[in-house]
Amino acid sequence: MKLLAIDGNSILNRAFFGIKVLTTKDGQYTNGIYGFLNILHKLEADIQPDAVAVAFDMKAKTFRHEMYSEYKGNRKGMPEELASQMPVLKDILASLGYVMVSQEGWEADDILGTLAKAATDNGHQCFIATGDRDSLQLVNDSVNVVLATTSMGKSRNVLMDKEAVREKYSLDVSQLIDLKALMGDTSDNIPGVKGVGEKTAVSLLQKFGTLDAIYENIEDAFIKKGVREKLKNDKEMAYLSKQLGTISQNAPVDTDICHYTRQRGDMAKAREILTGLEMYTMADKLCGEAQLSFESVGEETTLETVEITDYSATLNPAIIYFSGDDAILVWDKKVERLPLDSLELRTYLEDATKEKIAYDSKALYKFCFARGIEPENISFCLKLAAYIVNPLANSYDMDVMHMSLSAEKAFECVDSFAPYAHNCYTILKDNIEKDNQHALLHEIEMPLAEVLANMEYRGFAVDKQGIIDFGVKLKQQIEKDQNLIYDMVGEKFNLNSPKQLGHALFEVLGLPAGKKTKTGYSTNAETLEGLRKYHPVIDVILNYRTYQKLNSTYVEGLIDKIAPDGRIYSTFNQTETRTGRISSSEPNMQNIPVRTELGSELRKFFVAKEGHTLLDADYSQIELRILAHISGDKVMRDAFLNGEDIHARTASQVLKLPIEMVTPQLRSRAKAVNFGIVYGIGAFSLSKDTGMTVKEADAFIKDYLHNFSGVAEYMNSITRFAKEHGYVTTLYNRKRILPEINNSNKNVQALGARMAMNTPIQGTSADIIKIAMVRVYNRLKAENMKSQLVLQVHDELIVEAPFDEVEKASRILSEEMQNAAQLSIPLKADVNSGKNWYIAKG
DNA sequence: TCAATCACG
DNA sequence: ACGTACGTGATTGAG
Repeated sequence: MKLLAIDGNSILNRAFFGIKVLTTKDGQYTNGIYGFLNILHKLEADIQPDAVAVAFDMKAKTFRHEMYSEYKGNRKGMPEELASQMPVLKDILASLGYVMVSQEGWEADDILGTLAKAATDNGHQCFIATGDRDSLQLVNDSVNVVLATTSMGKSRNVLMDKEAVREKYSLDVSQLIDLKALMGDTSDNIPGVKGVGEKTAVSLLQKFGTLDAIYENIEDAFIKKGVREKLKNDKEMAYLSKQLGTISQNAPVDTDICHYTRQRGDMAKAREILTGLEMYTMADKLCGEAQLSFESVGEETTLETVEITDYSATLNPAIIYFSGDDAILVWDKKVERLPLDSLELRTYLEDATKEKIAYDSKALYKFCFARGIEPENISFCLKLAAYIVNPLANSYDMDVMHMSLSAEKAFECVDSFAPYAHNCYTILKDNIEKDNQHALLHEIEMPLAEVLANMEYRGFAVDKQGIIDFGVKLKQQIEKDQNLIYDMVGEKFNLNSPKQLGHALFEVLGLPAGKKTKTGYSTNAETLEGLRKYHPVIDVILNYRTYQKLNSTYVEGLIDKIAPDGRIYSTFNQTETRTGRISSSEPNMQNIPVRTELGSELRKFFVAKEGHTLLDADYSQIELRILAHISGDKVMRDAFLNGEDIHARTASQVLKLPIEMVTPQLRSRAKAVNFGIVYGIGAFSLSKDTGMTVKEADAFIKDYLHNFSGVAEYMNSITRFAKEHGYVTTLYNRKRILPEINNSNKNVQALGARMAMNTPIQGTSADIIKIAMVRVYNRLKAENMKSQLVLQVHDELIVEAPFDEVEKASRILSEEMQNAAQLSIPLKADVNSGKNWYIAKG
């Protein structure tokens, strides 16, 4: 039999806070009751239980662990608006024939725990409905938790079984109590170990398994010094928290599941109360002849399988959504879950006659690569479409996405997955067509998703031992500098703390402080640079910083990310940046050091695999070329058409000097100005960058804009456009809305203007290299080559090529990059090669 | 979780 | 008088 056990207090609470204020005309609050009954109704429809128990806390509350009750003592009281609904709700439930259970001295979750245990022991199935994640500790093979969550004002029920818990927390159910013992829970006044959060707690439990085991191995090197101290300090707290966090399973309540089957009740009375609360449709739904909960059971139903009213046109393609361990095919009327390794899923994906809509096409491709599946007819990607429609969104999760899209379109929000997906599809498709972004989606982003998936799948080979050895050298240097600094300052402190360093420099040594940051002294490299002449320790600190950064981020950070096969598998995020660039994370492969000699050493450890060579192709001045194209500035265009050194030419033009007279210093100033122009220049920052005075910088900029009048005109007109329309676009119709541009704050407005100037340039550059990537990928594939794209760094592509393909692949890279776009000036790309990235970079 | 710092284009 | 160039991600310490 199936028992549905409901945490009445928790669900009422969720319902109350999840639904906007709702009252009858004479002011009686009803939102909690309304929400509760809705959730109850939906739960019964989904689960089809044989019995339902609704547990409530007793009014006079005492606590499980009397002597420690101060920890639970200041729990937020129930607001009067909610408390007044409680007795009415109980009346309704009783009239409807539900059996309620509560027990003096026991909380609702203890009662649930007891019922769950009894159900397990007697071979029944139990579904616990609550909004409290605590109850997840009760999950086992026969106990599931249905979590009522409220996100963005809408309620959703999520079924949590053992696997779902494991996926969510990366821990086994049996470890959840220990997790809480470590990290605590402020809402429940469980202290936990001070300073230990979820991350630390999870990693400790993954390593050692249990709280006991952690303390048994407290001296293990895995535990960092700071954490070890915290653990030792709060050992008692941890065990106390464990006690507090454990749900009892021995409350003195009726555990005979048969006693919780729905009773006859008094439907007339229920109807009367509901009508009094002005819930007419609810009354029809709950008190009608149809008695859902008594209908036959046994049919396999899942929570996600829902009948929907007709929110969108009937669709042939299903939307494919990956969730942990299965793929969900969302059809127009129902949801079908296919195990990831099922033959049905493979067959479906490879069937070219079946059109498919992906929720996340990159994930889909990656999944397929790993299994040798060749997916056909992927016609749309919700995530990419949503990103194109609005690259500013913080999340492209289905529910959030649906929320913001349907708000615009005045769609009714509904409480299940299938209509979400289809509403999103309809709206997104419409938006994309309306804004002429069809090609951007279908010819750039979607094909790119396959390329990125392939790059993620291939990874980048590294020389692990080389990195380790490099790290040893760094650590020696770090140790040496550290001691030197302590000697010179005269005391020891944490060098990695800007606060402590500031204290040492400006109070112990009394160096002249330029007070800077919100929290205290600034100690960044620029500030320290200015202090070099006052004290020899500054140079050592700067060195220390360099080594420390190199070691922590690029040696230790990277070593952690090397897979057993000796490759690094980064993630390329396609919906992250506001300009259309991709980003790279875990690890970030787009910020590997190159600007300093020492840092660039690291690139020697990024290698081609056996029998292969790395090809590195980068665009030359792509952003300035795009600027020249978009602005139509004649001087700049001619410079590129004549193949001149653009920075030297800029200096020569602005300073009215023959190009031969341009010194390296003048050229470098001009280069900084060119960068500044692309960013939306300011005299202050330019002066900082070049060492000019603000006045000189200002004059330089004025001269520049005078000489490059086309650029000046472009900057004016794009800012005007942004102010008028509220957005800017790239050459390929990528759109960025600029809420800042008409902000009442002048500084924010200025920021908006700079974004308006920069985004079309940076964004068009991103578009173009994406096109190049797709073309390179397709050519390598079409010509049956083994060469693979492995990395993109904004204006640079890296290919791992077998020796015998080097020439051909180089040619393909160069051709496809230069021909990716036809601008009024040619694009230029240089290709170099070598056994590692250091050499291949040229 | 935020701020500071610093790595890249 | 005030703040001060565009776009990212990782690590560290501190509240």
